[in-house]
Amino acid sequence: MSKSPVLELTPSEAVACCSPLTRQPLSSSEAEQVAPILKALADPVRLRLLSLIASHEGGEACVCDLTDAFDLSQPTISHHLRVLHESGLISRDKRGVWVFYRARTDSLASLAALIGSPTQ
Amino acid sequence: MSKSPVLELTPSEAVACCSPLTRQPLSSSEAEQVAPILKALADPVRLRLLSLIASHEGGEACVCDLTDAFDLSQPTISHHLRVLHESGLISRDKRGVWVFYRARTDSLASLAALIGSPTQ
DNA sequence: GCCATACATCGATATCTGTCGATGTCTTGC
DNA sequence: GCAAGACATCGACAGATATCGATGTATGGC
Repeated sequence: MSKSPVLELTPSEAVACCSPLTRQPLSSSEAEQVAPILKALADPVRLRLLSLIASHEGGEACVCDLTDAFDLSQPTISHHLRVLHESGLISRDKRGVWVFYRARTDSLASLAALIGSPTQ
Repeated sequence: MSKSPVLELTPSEAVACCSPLTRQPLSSSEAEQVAPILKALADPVRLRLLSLIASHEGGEACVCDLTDAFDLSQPTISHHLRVLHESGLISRDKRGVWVFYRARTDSLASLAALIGSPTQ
């Protein structure tokens, strides 16, 4: 009972439902949906990873491109990428021996819209 | 050496310096500045607190307005408000026996701008 | 001055999380 | 098929954090 056949929605896709933070009180369940995504972002290593991936040539980067930028072990980088991926902030694409990650700008935009309501 | 006489900047005010995540790689020190602010937001209770405060009548709320909305002790609510305040996401204003908190929409806007670069 | 009320701080504790080395899995080239 | 390389998973452990009850501090009313 790990994989349900119904609509698969990453956490950050589900965020698009919520109206901006400052508009009306976030419900308890909405807050529990949003918090894990922010938690995924709320780490200096993951922030840099996401930024590196997004600003990398072609908008994507393989793990080997990323590990060099940090003084951290490969499993640790892999762990952080997993957290970002599970929260829906980056997408995975395995091509041959390499795995390419890409920032999901739609998710980031939804998150931004939720936090900083446009002049309201 | 706890309080310096120079310009006092809350963490979230300092964020305004950084260019959007996806624009160029975040530096290590920038990431270490931003992460704590996101970490302050990345909790379901604090998300609801901030949302409650921001959408409350007059844009502000006292602690007594907030504690009732949660099944948590008063010290716990006080702790979360402290975290939000220290990260610069809400402001404090003591009036008589009450302490009023207000969402700092400028900080939220900066954070949003950093995460979701406007169509770029 | 004293008491009630609103809020903050403290100390303790259980849980979560970032990190590592070791190991597993999969793909490619020979 | 086998060895090498790219990446993921596992188990362990140290440090961070959410929560509580108890207690401290400040304000206002009597």
